[in-house]
Amino acid sequence: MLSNSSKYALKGVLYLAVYASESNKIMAKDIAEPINAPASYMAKLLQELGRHDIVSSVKGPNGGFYLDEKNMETQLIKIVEVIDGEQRLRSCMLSIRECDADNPCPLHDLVGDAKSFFVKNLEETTISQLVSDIEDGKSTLPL
Amino acid sequence: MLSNSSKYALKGVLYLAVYASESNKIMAKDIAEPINAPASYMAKLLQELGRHDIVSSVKGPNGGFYLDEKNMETQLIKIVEVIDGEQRLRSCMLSIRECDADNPCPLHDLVGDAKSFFVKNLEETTISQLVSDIEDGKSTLPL
DNA sequence: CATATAAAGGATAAAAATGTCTTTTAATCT
DNA sequence: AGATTAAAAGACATTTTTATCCTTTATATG
Repeated sequence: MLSNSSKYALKGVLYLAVYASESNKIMAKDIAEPINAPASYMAKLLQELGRHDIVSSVKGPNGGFYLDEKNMETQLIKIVEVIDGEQRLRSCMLSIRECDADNPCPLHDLVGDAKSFFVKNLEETTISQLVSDIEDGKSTLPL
Repeated sequence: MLSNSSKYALKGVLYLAVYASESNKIMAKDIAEPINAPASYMAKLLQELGRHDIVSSVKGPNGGFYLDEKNMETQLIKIVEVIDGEQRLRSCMLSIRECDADNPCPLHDLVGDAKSFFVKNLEETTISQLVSDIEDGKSTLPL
């Protein structure tokens, strides 16, 4: 459903959301390790996320990545779209261009609801909401 | 969600279900064309599906692919599993091994219902049911 | 039986995704 | 200012997925 890359990206951003702050920035390699992602690949993903204002970063000594208040309100779908592209999640299950409610492909009605629900949740949920869940003990951060 | 390969496979099997029969077998290249799949790649996929008793085939003149009565009752999930492997659809959204209802990852509750619903439908639906939909005008075959 | 036909199988190629490494740039600190 | 640190950027390597091609095997038909 999600590419490996966007999984790394989501985990990385979540890790930052929980453990980093402007006064406690975290380096790419220290984010990659707990997530089991290759360090330099993680760095590249964070770079891309930075270009799209999804994470914040500072170079040099005491530098690293963190999320500012605005970053914390990023919708999950944004992260997936930046890494996997806009189409991947939204395209027809059989990759048929003309597929829509009026002209449904054979899988459209079968899995369409599940997919819309899935996408809708990613659209509506922000990083900060997931952090609340973690802090409330409703879910656990990947380690 | 599904790989390109399993999309080709699903479309190919559906095409056979609608247009082929034991007395009217269809060659790989004639299946590939309407589906916009590369002919020899389609042939490979059909071969693999044949090994798993999902499609039937006969070599030689007047040969080709078709679905017998048993093939028609194949659950969609079988096709996806043969082509994409067992794990792809079922693994955790963040690829976390220990993720389950008791120890949910941050996305588990958010998208878990959508995913279970999605997988459940693929498990419960057979090729013949999709064909009924098509014949009833509820959906249209990819052309 | 000989020939033609079409799937099966295997080897190879191209493209995309994932992963690594090196150099450059910007920031901090002495 | 100079040295050091860490992200940014870009080049390169590997792996996986997708695609192509060629040979072999099975089947039908004259």
